[in-house]
Amino acid sequence: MVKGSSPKGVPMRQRDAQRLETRAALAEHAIRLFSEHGYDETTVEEIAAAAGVSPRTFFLHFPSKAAAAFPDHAERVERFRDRLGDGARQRDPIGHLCDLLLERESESSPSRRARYRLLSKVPALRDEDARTDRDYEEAIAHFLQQKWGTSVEARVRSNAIANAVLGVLRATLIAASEDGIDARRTALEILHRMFGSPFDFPLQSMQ
Amino acid sequence: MVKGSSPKGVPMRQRDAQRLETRAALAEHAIRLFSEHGYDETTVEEIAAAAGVSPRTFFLHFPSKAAAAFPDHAERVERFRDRLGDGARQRDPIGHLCDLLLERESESSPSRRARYRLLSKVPALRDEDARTDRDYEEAIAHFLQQKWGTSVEARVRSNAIANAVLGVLRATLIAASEDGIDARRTALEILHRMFGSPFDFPLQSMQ
DNA sequence: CCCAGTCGGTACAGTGAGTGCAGTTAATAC
DNA sequence: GTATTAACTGCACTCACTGTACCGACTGGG
Repeated sequence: MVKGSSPKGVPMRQRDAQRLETRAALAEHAIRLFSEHGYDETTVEEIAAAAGVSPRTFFLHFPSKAAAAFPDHAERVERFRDRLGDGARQRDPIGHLCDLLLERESESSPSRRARYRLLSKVPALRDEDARTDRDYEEAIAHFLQQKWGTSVEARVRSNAIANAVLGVLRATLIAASEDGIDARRTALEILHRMFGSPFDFPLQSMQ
Repeated sequence: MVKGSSPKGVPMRQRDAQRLETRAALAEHAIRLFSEHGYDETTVEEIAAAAGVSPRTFFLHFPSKAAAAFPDHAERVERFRDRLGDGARQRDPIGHLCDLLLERESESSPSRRARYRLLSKVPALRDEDARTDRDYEEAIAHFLQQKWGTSVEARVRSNAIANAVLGVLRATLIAASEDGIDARRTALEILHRMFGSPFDFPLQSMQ
């Protein structure tokens, strides 16, 4: 990674670069140690030592031990929200949503595979995952309400779909073998049929 | 409570009665203290002292501080599962499901109101609530799969509905004012329409 | 009625996550 | 060059949770 500039070419201050580097190192070693020795067997002290910083510093970067396994959560949610918004004007919101979700699941950086393997067997990390899903849930519900309005009915339906979609993806994650992506794709297709155009809400019960 | 016998009239050993009493006292004081002083401000030591037992005993009854706010979870899930199974042969599974869920939400023992108020504002307890919901999710998915079979499609749909229903109820819980029950009733009616008979799955896309 | 085993609870010592606070050092702003 | 900011450190502390050895009261069988 080039230290002198951000991905967008804007010059990055040295302090910011330092901070990102430390954060990345902490996350990387955390996931590695969780994978190699197990989550419960790894202490924050060990993670900090591996990253070459003091234990106190760990908690300046992550609010909890578990959060270090999801270092890029904030950006991912923001990007997801943005891309959801980009498709706000199209006629098949559910299809758009499913496409984005599939894309999100497909990105496989080296460390993401390790994280998936961890998620399927460490309860504490599954809890953290469920917690992070709330942000996606909110984003999805908000997106659908832009389409459908804020009546009680629209809100319930938006919420139901957001929970259904994320819940199904979480379930396929837990049962994840290496065909995880395929399983997720077919699951999303089923969900699309289930909630999608032939069943699109305002056409059926309003207007 | 009569100490010499269980609700079913079967004589109860003194030790068992003692255990239940301690457990109930711990849960009661936990919820009270959480309500009066706040969750974070209450220590396990204080709860144990209020219940007249040692701190170590608390953890012989509950696996975590948060779990003390859901003392009857296991029985409730079991009863829910049983009653779901009782209606296994009827034609409107979603209606049956919604009825049971509404019933579950309606039971209001004195301490349940206090718990609801807590749930709506203490993140740690909402997390615990979400965790307990997994048992219901499993029960619902299992119930629907008995109706619909275990094809991929059936499993995805079952899972989707389980997550949708519980997610919506959780959302109305967070926003809970005193009209909580009404909000939940209308939400369940909407969900029933959304997933229910006109849309009952095997009729539409299989057979 | 007694003896052995069981079980609810206690005492104590320990681990480890997470926090508050008072520094230190180096980059940055002016 | 000086003042400020911000990443990081060190330390002391709280508190959730665990392992272990133990006590004393109930319980079930002879």
